Amino acid sequence: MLKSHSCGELTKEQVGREVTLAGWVHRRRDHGGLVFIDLRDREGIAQVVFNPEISKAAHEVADGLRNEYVIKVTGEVALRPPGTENPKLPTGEIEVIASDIQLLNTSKTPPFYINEDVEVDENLFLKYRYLHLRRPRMRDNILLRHRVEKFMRDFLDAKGFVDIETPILMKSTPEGARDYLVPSRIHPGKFYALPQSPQQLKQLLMVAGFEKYYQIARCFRDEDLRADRQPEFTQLDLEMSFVDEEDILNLVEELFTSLVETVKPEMQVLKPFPRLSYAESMERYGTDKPDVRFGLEIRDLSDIVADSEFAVFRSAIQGSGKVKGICLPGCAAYSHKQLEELTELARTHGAKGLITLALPSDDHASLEHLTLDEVKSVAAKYLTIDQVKEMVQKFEAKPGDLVVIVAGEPNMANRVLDEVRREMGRRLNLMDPNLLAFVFIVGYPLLEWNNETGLWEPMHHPFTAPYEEDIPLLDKDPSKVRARHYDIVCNGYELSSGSIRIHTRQLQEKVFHLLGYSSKEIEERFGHLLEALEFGAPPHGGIAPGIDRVVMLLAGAENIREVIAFPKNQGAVDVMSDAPARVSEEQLDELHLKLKDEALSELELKAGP
RNA sequence: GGCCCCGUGGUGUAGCGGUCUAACAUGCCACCCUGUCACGGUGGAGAUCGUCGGUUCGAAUCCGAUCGGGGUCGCCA
Repeated sequence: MLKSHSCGELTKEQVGREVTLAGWVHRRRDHGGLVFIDLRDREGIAQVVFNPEISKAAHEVADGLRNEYVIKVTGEVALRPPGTENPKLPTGEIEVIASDIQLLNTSKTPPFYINEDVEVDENLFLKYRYLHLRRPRMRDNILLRHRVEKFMRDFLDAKGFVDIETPILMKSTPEGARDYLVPSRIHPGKFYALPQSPQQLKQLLMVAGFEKYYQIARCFRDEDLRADRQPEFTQLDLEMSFVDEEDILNLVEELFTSLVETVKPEMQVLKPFPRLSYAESMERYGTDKPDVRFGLEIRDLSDIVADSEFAVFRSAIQGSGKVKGICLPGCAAYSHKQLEELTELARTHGAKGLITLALPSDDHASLEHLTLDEVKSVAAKYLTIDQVKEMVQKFEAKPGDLVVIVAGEPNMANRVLDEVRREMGRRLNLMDPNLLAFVFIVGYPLLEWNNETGLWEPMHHPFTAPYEEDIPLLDKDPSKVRARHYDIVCNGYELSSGSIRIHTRQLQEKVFHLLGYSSKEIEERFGHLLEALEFGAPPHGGIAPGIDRVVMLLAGAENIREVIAFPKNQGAVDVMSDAPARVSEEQLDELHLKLKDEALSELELKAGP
């Protein structure tokens, strides 16, 4: 090693000892006579002092140092002179008095600050990702990710799980997300697909008798990107035999709580994880991935205003819609502009408008004696005082609150109120950044009716087992069949999905048929799985937490690109290497591929003049 | 594909019809400085305002198109 210690590990312990450090020049403070260098390596920062009276030669070299130069320094660790300690730096009590320095490499001036946390155009970050990763915050994110994955491996190993790799080149199983495809050279016209998840393989590993499997698995989905979605992402994939829902839920609850206690002890977790049914989550939060760190819960007001004179409410309800709302504490004084902003937010998510009721904020006014002219709302003249009072009661509203109401199609109303709720959670500072509010969502329906295709679709995937007692309903009323499925949600993010799987051929085939597959299709796509189920497949189930999102939440990051070493931008482009890129004619030939004219002209267009 | 936001020296911002021959901070270069830690001081270089077109006597500024980026809806079994 070129170094005896790392910069960050130095403490008073080493005072008097000669050490050799190596790292990057984080900052230079040149006092003419004295030169201070903040030397940075992976573990932290240490101050190195160059004094011409100690070493003239070293001081001269230090004079020419610039940010990000790579140096090796030898010197004695010394206590800083009294009064010059730096409490902001973990190593701030000591410094290294340089007696020798070696310049290992120079550096061009970086295109952005490494030693300051200033936001920069993200494409620039991505182009010079290796420099972005040098920033202490990014470095910490990646180190945190390492600790998270290490913890998961250790935890599951201790529980008897076996780490088994599954192939990246596999068979395309249509439905679900779009596959990334890999053309075969050896088999003209045939393609491998990259796994969207190792779903079928982990089930086959249960058939194989491994009983407890896990893998930190890369998954690929060719869909549009989002702040929490990348074309390739990582799951902690796990599967167990001879279990029911409780076994899996207890396992992951313990996994997550001890994970947070170990790698991020300053964050709090709700214990035990609350459980919400899908229906309840939709009812109270308007979404199946609620942020339960704060209230502002949605209430259904349809009953209260069913006979209302107000056309907006009445027509919504008559058209099998709903009237739902939330109560915003202390927001009655919102300005016209602020209300307009909320209305605009509602409109962009499909609402025709937003009805607001501002309750009087006079401290002495009790809402029991509320009168209609005290309520500021365009709807006030169409409502009775009793209706308003019922609403107040339903929300447990206080003087000065603002009730926000959406009327219309139930899914739209839920979606809009979910948006408004989260936006107001942010504005009212109700989201505790140090709280991880994990919640289990259970009781999903097994199937959803797709109006466009006229087919039943699996709510999650076709391998999810129905409740035993609901199996007869598969023939009578598929919409009523409940799935043995569970989601884990945290702070508004879906972290994982899992289920108890179907483990008999008979039931699996029945579900496939219900989904509209022909026997031929079933055989082609799932023949190997169905056959496996005939060879003594044990009851089994599993779950697959998304590691990128877990680390993002633990890191307090806004998007998963912050916790992935080399992510792609929203156009799925690797800006650093410029992938995807053209390949040579020869490569295409070998793969028996020919580009379509439209692809070629697109390439011409982008190549530009 | 739809909608919203953004594009001005290396970086981050200001400027939003004429006084912009584009400002500020930081970075960069040179010199000075022996206790700084976002060191300090003096001086200097550096942008035809994403691109194209239009309106106008005059455009960084207004309009249109286009490209690029971010967010989001669709999509993500």
